[in-house]
Amino acid sequence: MGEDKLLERIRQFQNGEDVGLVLLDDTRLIEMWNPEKSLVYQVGYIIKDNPLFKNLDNEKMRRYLNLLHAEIKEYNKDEMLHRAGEKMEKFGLVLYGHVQACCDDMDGNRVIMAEVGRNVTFGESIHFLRLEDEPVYIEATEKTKVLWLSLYDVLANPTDATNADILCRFLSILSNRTMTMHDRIVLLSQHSTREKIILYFDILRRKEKSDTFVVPFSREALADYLAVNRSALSRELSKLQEEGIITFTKNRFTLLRK
Amino acid sequence: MGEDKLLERIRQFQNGEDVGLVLLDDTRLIEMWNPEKSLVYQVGYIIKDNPLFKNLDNEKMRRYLNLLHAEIKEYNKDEMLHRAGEKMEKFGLVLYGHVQACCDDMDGNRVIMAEVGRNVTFGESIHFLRLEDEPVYIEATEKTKVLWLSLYDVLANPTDATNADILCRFLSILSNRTMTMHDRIVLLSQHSTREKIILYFDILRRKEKSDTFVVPFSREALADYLAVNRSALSRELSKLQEEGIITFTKNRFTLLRK
DNA sequence: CCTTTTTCGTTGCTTTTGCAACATTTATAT
DNA sequence: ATATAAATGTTGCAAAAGCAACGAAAAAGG
Repeated sequence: MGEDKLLERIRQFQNGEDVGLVLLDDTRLIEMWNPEKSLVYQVGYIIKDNPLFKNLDNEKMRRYLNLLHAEIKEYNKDEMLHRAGEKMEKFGLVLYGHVQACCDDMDGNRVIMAEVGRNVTFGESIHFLRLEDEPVYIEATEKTKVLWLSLYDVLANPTDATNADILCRFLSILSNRTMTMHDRIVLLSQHSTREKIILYFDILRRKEKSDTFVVPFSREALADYLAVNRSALSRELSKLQEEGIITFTKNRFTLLRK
Repeated sequence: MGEDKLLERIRQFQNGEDVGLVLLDDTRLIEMWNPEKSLVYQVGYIIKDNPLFKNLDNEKMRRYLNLLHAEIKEYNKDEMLHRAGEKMEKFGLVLYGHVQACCDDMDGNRVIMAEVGRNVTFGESIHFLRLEDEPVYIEATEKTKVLWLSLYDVLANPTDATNADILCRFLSILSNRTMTMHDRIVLLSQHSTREKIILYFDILRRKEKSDTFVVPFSREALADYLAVNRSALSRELSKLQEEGIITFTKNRFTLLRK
């Protein structure tokens, strides 16, 4: 395979297309996926930026993925990754696509616990605590590929140097998770629909480092995420646009001023 | 010291009174607090039930507290334990009393991130991640005693058997923390004041395993916690009482039916 | 014990939100 | 391409929540 085609594939992969790729070093592919091999090393390029795998050479990456019983699965839009009440044998890392972790409250309303995009993990706590009967279910909101990882072997022997390192990385993931949940609590603590919208857009702006960003929700899902009525959300978005505070077409929004 | 007086002291201590106590085994004191000793082993009885110290004999408890640089401080009502923007050199564990972790949002409204009672930790993530410039501040809402612990030495040598054990325990704390934050998100996702009240009371009922429970907030703080207007909260509480769904005097509430 | 301050409940009024129904646009399937 | 379904925007009306002001009750301070 020529150098050009190789780089083209990397580009495609970065754009979220599934090109059946494999462990990479910083600039190029070093190994193609071989379906004969039982272990799946498809996705080194992306996860090199994940706190769980940061600053690992390829040899170590291999070892880590082995220890974590890495396994890749692909899901279609609206497909369930995990059902309420089931045990989470592994936790997930989104390679491309988006998933939502939801649960239904007492009145049957859907609560979106988390919206998970590329290179972000989910289900760590439920996996770690080996919880069953949790009301959380997880579904793909578009075509999605997930790297599934198990911590159980690592936990069984935590004094091993590699395992200890993995645990520290996992700890760091969990700590960061509580920080994003903090943000979510502040968001939901806003009293008006308008304040929730503005704060959420501000979070997206900081995340994307741009005044223009794509909201990863349908209007209905966004309403659920902000815990407001869908039509009230639509009304407020229209008002905000009238007042020249935001503009949007489809899910691409721009924050003009605050 | 006689057996009876000993047990009386244990009872007092369990009731939240500060009687200058110390490392205990399951049924009795085994060592009184000696202010001459530099290390503070005042509180074995309570923290024996904390996931961080569960199932440790006294010798191990000593070692763990040493490794974590345990230190005890006492605070009066309304005293600040930690100011926004400061580094958290240690994370805390409430021995008795209550603290609140708060931050102010864009509009200057106070958001209560967490309400922390006896034998519950706080500030783990900010401590672990060594974050500075976090907007969270922590204050005591009554007379409170806190055990401060540092993870830094433990993290410096994670392959040591004891340290690895501590890390796993810490991991378990963090995992459980994300679960309680889940509950908080579901709570804040309720659309009406009434739904928020009922769900919160239901959470307290399950926690206390009793239809009667004490709400650890003033009315104003409870309104902040539920992200509703204070007078709207008062109005709704009165309505719920009229309708025979709850009764209350001061902060002691009873859930009569749902 | 009395005074001062804070907390809590109440109420009228205004604004916001929820709800439901419908129109319009966009996406999906055949 | 066309039909069908789904998502989104719009609007009137009813319900709920926010706001502000006030008085009663409770707590704090001397």
